Amino acid sequence: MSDIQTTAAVTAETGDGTDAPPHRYSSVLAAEIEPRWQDRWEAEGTFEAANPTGPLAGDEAGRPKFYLMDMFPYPSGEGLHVGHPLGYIATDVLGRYRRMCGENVLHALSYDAFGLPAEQYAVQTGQHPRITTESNMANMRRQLRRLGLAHDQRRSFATTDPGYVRWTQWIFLQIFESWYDHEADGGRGRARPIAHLVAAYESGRRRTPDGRAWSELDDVERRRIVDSHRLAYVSEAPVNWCPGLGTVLANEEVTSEGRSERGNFPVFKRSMRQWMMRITAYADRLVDDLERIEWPDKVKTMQRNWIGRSPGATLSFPIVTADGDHRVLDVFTTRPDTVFGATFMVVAPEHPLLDALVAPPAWPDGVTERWTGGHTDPAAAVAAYRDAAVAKTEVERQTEGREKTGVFTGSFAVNPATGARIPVFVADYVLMGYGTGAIMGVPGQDERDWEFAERFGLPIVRTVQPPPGWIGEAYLGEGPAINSANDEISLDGLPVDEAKVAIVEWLEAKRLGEVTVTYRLRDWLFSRQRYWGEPFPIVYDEHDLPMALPDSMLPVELPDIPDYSPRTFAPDDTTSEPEPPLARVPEWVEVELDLGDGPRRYRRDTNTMPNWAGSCWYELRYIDPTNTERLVDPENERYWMGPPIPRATGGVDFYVGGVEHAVLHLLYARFWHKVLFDLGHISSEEPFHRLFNQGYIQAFAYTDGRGQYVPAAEVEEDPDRPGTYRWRGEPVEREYGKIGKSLKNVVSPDEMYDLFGADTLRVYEMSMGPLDVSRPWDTRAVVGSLRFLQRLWRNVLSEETGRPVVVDAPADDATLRVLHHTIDAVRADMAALRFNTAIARLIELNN
RNA sequence: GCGCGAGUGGCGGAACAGGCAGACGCGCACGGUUCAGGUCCGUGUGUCCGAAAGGACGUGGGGGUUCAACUCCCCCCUCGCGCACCA
Repeated sequence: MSDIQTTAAVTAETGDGTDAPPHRYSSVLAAEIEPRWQDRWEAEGTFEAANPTGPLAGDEAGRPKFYLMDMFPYPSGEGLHVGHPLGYIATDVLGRYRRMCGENVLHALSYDAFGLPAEQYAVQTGQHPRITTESNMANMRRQLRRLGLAHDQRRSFATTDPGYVRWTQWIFLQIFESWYDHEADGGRGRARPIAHLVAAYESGRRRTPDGRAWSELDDVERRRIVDSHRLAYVSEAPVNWCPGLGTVLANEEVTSEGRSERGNFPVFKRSMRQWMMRITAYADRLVDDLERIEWPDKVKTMQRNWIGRSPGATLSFPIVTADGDHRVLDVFTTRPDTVFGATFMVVAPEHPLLDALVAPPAWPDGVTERWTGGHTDPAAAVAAYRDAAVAKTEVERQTEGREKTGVFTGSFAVNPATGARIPVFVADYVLMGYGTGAIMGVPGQDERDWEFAERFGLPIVRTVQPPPGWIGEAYLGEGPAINSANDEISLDGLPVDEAKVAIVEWLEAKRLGEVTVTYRLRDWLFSRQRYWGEPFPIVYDEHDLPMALPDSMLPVELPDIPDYSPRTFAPDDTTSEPEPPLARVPEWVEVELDLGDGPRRYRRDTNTMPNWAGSCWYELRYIDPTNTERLVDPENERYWMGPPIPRATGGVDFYVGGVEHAVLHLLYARFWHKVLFDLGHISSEEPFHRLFNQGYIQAFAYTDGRGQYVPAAEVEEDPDRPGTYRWRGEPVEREYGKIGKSLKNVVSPDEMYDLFGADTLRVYEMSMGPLDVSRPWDTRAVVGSLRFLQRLWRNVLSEETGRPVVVDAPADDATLRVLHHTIDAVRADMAALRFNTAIARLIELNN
């Protein structure tokens, strides 16, 4: 008892044990029983899962398998609070149940240990991130061990382990050394080794961009061509620069308000040379395969929205520039059937053709002031509009509402269907980042275009017949085409679907249109200017072109440097250049290596990989955690990731985690998994076959009159005025939400172990409600679960002697009937993950 | 604005496929045990009327289907989440 300090203090205070029977179930008894069993499980390897082959091989691999996985934790300096283990307890309960049903269950837990918070914590404490990360992990391991999770300890790792980093870098190089062959697999496409591409160029099967023979190109020219096809590539492009964090970020890490997801700093678009991953090549498969996996509809919808696939057509509108050049203005539309109703065009302020369009020196006759914005000539009007638009941040463009603005460029285009001359405007409701950055304005069938047409007095022609009695404005629904005929083609009377096909065929024949698909998804920005991440296994030669390091040089380990803190800037500093910490170590950056043609000087890449890299493939490492020869043994991978019943994708059987990673980790991991599948390293097409989002445990927090948080544990409800709360006599305001140190409402599992024992905590968390629903934490209510375990204990053991009092089958028919009822109900509850009602059934049985 | 989800006692939640609403737990009340305390034991506990027996009402609001509705249908309200000028 003395080694559990808090217990001693608490029990002394509450008097537990002073006159209680000697063998009553209590926190003290739990503190004795629980570690004893945990030691035994560990010593006997009770929860070790058997692989079919390799060092972890065992006979149990002949059984049906069940691969169960949690989203792994980030080893934070604050340790765990009672909300963290909710999912881990649930998966543990499920895993134990499946094991009892005879299955070979793979369940382990690792640590996602690279990343910003660890680095920030290290900067705060002045200790190296490796040291703080290690000690944080040790603390979390201790907290989780006491929880009694049935994990295979041999399969636990951290993404920072050199043996893990080696494979993360290896996968990066696999992606770097690949290209996407869109022709493969019947047009679905597939990643192939880059050597196949080189061979295609060499043989002339594939033409070089400028048409010269491969043999005529010099080495650097060839490398540039090859590099432009890689799935991981360096490119100079507009990226999300976050001065407050001192690094660039992926689109997925920027909120819709244009701020960083972590830290909430402003983010600016700025052109920089960075590593990108060609996730867009997989857009179709990432969308289509959602139908083959069992995920919550909510998450599927979020991924579909993020990828944003729109089937449609690109149409070409002839224009004549002021120089007299005949050009075309391409637009993307999902409604080519409405082209007869296109009465104007709009280009984005950043559109490359805009300058060519504003050439007319003066406004055409009859142009109203509304169109000119009050400027004397088109050039001045457009310049003023563009400057204003560019100066606006994305936030401003949004918060300024939907009031349409724009000016006339002075130029006209020709509607390819009607032959009509239609004016071309510039307006910021058209975004350069989507489609072609230009649209045809069809007010009859588009609300935004309707609004614009009203504002600028443009003609409105309906080309779809609205239903009788339609009094609305733009009509977006189904209906027969009207007003849609010229000398060569008539769509009139056709439903939308058929009209689309007909008009695109007609335009295609005239080379003025083609079927296209547009996506919202952009390539994944993969480099960060941070210290605590995986270094890129890449060096640059004298041409500044990237070169892969050979396998024998992996892992590239982080150098120990005196100053690993990031160089951050004022949050609105848009001009400073990012400074990766690794660039401060010239002796590490400048290296002499023999990459096959003798020792030469190279320069290392000084970026590190984003935090997501480690979680992009950890589902594979659990399977074969010690393999140093290959990523994962194919036989083991087929066994664990393969389908227990025939199904297409394979993957982890059950994956549990919060919904917050719906378009981050879960999208990236699917992408890497598919690349590895394409390259033949694994047999499964998806990493996670079934996904379950658990809810969160939330808690009340209290603020005093000055808005400062006060310790929630010390707050009491006012007995005279229920619903109002006091802290040290002063009234405080209650709010409901997250658990966090800054909210002063953290309850740690350690406190619960001391007060009740880990099993009570487990029962309580599982009985609070359905797993997928968030619920408020209530320390006072935990005692109910302790009482249950106490009563159960008392039914089986004598509290006086500690000896069993029940030894065999139920005494009477009635009890037997209740027992079988309970078995049936609990079995059904377990299958449906209704742990709360399963516990209720067991309590009833015990009562 | 659009999409999805959810509204049941003082609180967390049950009710599987339309069939006794409120399982199970917290809290609360009373009683027991105890010098005392409650992380102990027992009984009770949806609301209202009633001493009780009993009665009336009751699953966000309004309507409908049905012998029967928390459950199905229509309209509305509130909350949460996601998306948001994506052509």
